[in-house]
Amino acid sequence: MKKKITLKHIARELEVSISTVSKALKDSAEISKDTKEKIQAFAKLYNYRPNNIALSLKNRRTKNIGVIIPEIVHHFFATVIRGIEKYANNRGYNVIICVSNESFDKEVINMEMLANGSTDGFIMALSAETEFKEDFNHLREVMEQGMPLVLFDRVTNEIDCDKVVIDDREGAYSATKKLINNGNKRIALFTTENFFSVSSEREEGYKQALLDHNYEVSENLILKLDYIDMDNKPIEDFFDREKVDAVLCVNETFGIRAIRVVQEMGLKVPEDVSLIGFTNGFLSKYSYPSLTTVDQHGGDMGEKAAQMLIDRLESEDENEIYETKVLKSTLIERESTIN
Amino acid sequence: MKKKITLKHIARELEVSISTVSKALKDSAEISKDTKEKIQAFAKLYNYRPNNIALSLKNRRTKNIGVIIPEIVHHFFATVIRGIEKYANNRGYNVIICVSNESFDKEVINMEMLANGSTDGFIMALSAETEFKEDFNHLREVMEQGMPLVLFDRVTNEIDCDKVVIDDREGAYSATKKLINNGNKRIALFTTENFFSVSSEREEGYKQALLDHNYEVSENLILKLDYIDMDNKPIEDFFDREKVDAVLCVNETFGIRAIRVVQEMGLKVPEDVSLIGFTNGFLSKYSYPSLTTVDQHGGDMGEKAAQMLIDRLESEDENEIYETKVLKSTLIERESTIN
DNA sequence: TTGTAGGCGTTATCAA
DNA sequence: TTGATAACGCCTACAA
Repeated sequence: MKKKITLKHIARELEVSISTVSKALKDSAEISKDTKEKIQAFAKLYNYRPNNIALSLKNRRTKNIGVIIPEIVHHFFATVIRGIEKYANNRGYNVIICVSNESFDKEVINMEMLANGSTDGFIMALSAETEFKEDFNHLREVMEQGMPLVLFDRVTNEIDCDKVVIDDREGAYSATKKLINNGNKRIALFTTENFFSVSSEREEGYKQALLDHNYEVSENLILKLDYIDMDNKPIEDFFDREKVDAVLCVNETFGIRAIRVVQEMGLKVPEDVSLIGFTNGFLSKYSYPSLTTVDQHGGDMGEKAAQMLIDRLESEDENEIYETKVLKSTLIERESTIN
Repeated sequence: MKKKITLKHIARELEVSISTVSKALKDSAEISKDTKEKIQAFAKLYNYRPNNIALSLKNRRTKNIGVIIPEIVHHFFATVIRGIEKYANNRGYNVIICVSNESFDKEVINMEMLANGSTDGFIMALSAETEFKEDFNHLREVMEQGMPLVLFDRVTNEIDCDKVVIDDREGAYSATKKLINNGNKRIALFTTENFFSVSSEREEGYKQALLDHNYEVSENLILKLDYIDMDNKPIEDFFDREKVDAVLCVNETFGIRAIRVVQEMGLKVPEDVSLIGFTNGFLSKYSYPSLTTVDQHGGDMGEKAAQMLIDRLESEDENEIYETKVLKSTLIERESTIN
């Protein structure tokens, strides 16, 4: 196997010095035309490429962006990554993706690994366990080492850094209002444990909409589901217990599972029960009936996060004023609600 | 902002030499207990971590695995990555993921970028465009530079390297046989353009099953759908044109879209039309009715690919005999077929 | 016009 | 027991 060729090889082969080669390949005016041509031809022939590692060591920058997401099998995060890629590639940055798998330990390990010279900065959404433990020391350490951090979607007030979120509260508010306007009387909320920042925001929006329209807010109508466990029993029990004609779900899978349970009980969506979810993914689009959802615009979120990070990386002055960008969400109406 | 601390800082601070620090932190026997304790305590206090970049430069290895996938919003690829992560992390490797977005150019750029010192080897599935163009020079170059490559799922015979695939032909064969045994008479195939290696394999299996059971193979029953375009018109036209009672689809979305179209025509799944897809993802599980699918065991595939790559990275002798591992697929029976 | 030297952070070898 | 030095690949200020 051919080994990678370096400046040194070229220099030895052509009997010039390494710096001559280096300069020639940069088309420096210092080097004579003859020498340059000779060196450039040779380099091309042997397919010379500068070693990124050496450059990183020298320049103290990698031109890599580290992205840590809780879960890869998830439409929303996938679209965010797409947005990041799109923007970052344009500005000459490479995107390195790692998955925390909702685990605090894995998140810390990934971060330390990437922070040790693999990336210039981070874009991340917190893992479930991190939000639960409220332990953010790994984020602080990274920032103290001078690596900028942009949090998206799953954020925390404990850390002062750039953030991109959607108006979760407003999204839930509009969705609930839509159900109210459709004439639904008893509107439930299917959510996760509220250590998820997004879930508690959405719960607020749901409650506020009910209050503003003189609906009663009842904890009995709020069902907290496990984010890992896929068992539908709690949902079935809920529908047995509570007579509701609409449900707002804080994510896509809850919505789809609710559709399923409703149908299995012999009821119809949306005639008997209207449903709205969050995250406008394939599931929502291709379920039957298709699911009305709050679109979180993952792509835009990714682009914005990448922009904030790169701007900070490339700005001269270390300004300590951080920004939180709030993107608008959009209600995508489909078959699971009455039009 | 605190800068990252290096051996040099510690050495200067403690008035010892850099090499003493280096050795002390490795708990070398050469260094006195006193000095070691002092240095280790100091390093811990300032949270010293060796710089990976420098290590990579020195060791000529990064302990990173580059993974290039065509598409991130895709359940199958996501599960493969999970498998790779799981195995690789166990063996001390970091996983770097890049997305080609089905584009040849992006695949080449990603590869060159990662090959320039960011990774020790590659695991990848070819982009649609690469399979179409049949241009594999970037793969050859990387291999010539001594970086091992493991292809999975979307592979090519043009490149001699380790590969992991499922028995696509056998999977399609079994699925078709299932439909035949259920008494279906006119069985269609919804596939992509056949430059996709997996699609043509699956088509072979479908045809073989028909032949083996004295069914007629008709090109009229084979519908080729665009892999990007989500328009259902061709599917509707097909059902208008051809009277079929079963369809084998080469992926999950085709299956789901087919369910949708069938239902919109007022027909029932599986009573009027039975359906089987490939890829056992959320869509299959949560569609209504749920979709019978051929499970490709993405997780196992990822683990196997990672194992093959790391074994090759760590083996002393450069053996040039490459292996193609074929994993068994499994038919997951759900509601879209008669049981 | 070309070459030398030093440095980025680390480790291994050898000298003190 | 500790330290100096060279090397990994690259770049650049400066010397020749």
